[in-house]
Amino acid sequence: MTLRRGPEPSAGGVDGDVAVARDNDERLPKSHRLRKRREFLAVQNRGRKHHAKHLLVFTRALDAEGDTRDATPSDVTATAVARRVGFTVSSKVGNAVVRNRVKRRLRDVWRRHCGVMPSGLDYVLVAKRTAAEATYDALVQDFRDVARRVKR
RNA sequence: CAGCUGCGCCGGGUGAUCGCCGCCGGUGACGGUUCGCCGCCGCCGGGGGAGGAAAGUCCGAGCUCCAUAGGGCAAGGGUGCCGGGUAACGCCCGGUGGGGGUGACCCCAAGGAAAGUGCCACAGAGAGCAAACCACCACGCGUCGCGUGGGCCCAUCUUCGGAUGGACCUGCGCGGGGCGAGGAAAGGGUGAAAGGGUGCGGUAAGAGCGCACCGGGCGGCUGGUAACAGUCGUCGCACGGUAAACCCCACCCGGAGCAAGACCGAACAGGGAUUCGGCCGAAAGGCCGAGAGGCGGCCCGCCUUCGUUCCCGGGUAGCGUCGCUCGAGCCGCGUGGUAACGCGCGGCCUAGAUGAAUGAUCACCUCUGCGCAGGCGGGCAACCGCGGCGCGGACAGAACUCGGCUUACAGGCCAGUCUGCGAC
RNA sequence: UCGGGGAUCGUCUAACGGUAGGACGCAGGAUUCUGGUUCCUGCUAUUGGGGUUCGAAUCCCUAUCCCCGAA
Repeated sequence: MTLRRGPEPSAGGVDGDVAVARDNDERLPKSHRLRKRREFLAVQNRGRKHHAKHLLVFTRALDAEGDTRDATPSDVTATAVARRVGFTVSSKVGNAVVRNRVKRRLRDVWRRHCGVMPSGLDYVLVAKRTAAEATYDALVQDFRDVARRVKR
């Protein structure tokens, strides 16, 4: 089953040492996601912005945010988490069916390929209007392009 | 066979890998504990996880809070043939009337215009107690022409009786045109609409003026629960359209909405009440009345306050909790009803998220459309059957829950009926 | 998710149920050596589909799109 998943080993050739080394776990529980509007706004307003063909990626370092959230004591596990992510697909992209599909694909892309992104950051992935027509492979390619830019 | 109509139904399937959200069972660490357990973070196993429209938010309800929701009046809004169904409805079923279609069948916001008001542009004579342009008709007064009779005068001829011709006056008839005062509402013309329709009689010409049939009003009878239909009598016909114009009549409607609302609640910081009189009491205080305040129109009415160091909380954060899915529920059988639907019995539990799960990536199969290649079999051929490759297959995502309506939709299944053609 | 409001030339806006008007703009012409100004002429619209009415931008139903408000 692992040898059937084609794109993964080939991606490892590019920058797979980070991916394979850290994440063989492809799960995405709630503690690894952004859940509050305030968290989204913090990343989008004070973070850095990276463009791709179908995507817009905001990033923000976790410790920069630590001072605002150290009041909540329940985040012992959250600080241990390497990276958290949130997805934004607005009504410009399409109707509810299209938005949901785009969000699911993005979530799947993140699950399988989030190893290419540096850890210790919060991410917000915003879908552009063209993401509605993009195939899964195109989104993967886009994601890798952005990751290369984020690392710099 | 083709086309139409139409009661209903379905909305791809199987498998692999990796995931997401609840639920149930087991189990490990940590924290709390009233030692029952609870909270939190994990692990293992089991089982569940979008629609016919989940959509638009156009109606009707449940549920929750407000307390003007109790009564009356007013305002505003809605509905509008009749009967039934339903928790209710503007929905559904059956019927009536009207319209369309050869037909099966389809469509209709379908009460009232003799309660009142408004409007009916332009055109047209006239548009609302009707009107008189053209054309028609008899009458009166002029006028012109033709025909005809009488009177008188003149001329010519004369057998002296008269004859012929002309001018003037006058009577009658016919015809043309003018003016006046009328008749008539039939024809022309205008308009969306002109005060019943067709025919015959009648008349100066016409007209329900009279008659027959059709239409209409009123009344009775019959059938029907009713809308209404049929029929008889009567009235010559009065009553134009528009109420998705105001309006009248009948019936219905309190407002907001799960972001309703309830609970827990760190931190922070406070906020409100202060009228008069009477009675009881030693006092604290209690009661009554007025007043004041509140009451998203008004009245009746309802509620609050009436005290002095006491009373009351308000309200935000929260990976908060509940509301939150057992309900006018679904399935099957029987039964009543033309039907919508009702009743009885049995069985079942079937998503509950909250930056928001119910998927992502593939493989194979089924059905089908298009394109390519032109393979195999049958046939003289047109063509038929089987098969290969590629591309494509909709509208659309629960957000408190139901009942409807409306709109979107690839493809497919189908009871019945009708029309046309062919064969028997 | 819920509740309101709206849609008229390319743009901004008028219009009792009775010929859709104005301004800016655009095109053409005149004036000017050229351009601008000015003047004249013209083009261009009732969101789609039904219904009521003799007649609909207006009244009613329905769909589409846009805007606003409610933690």
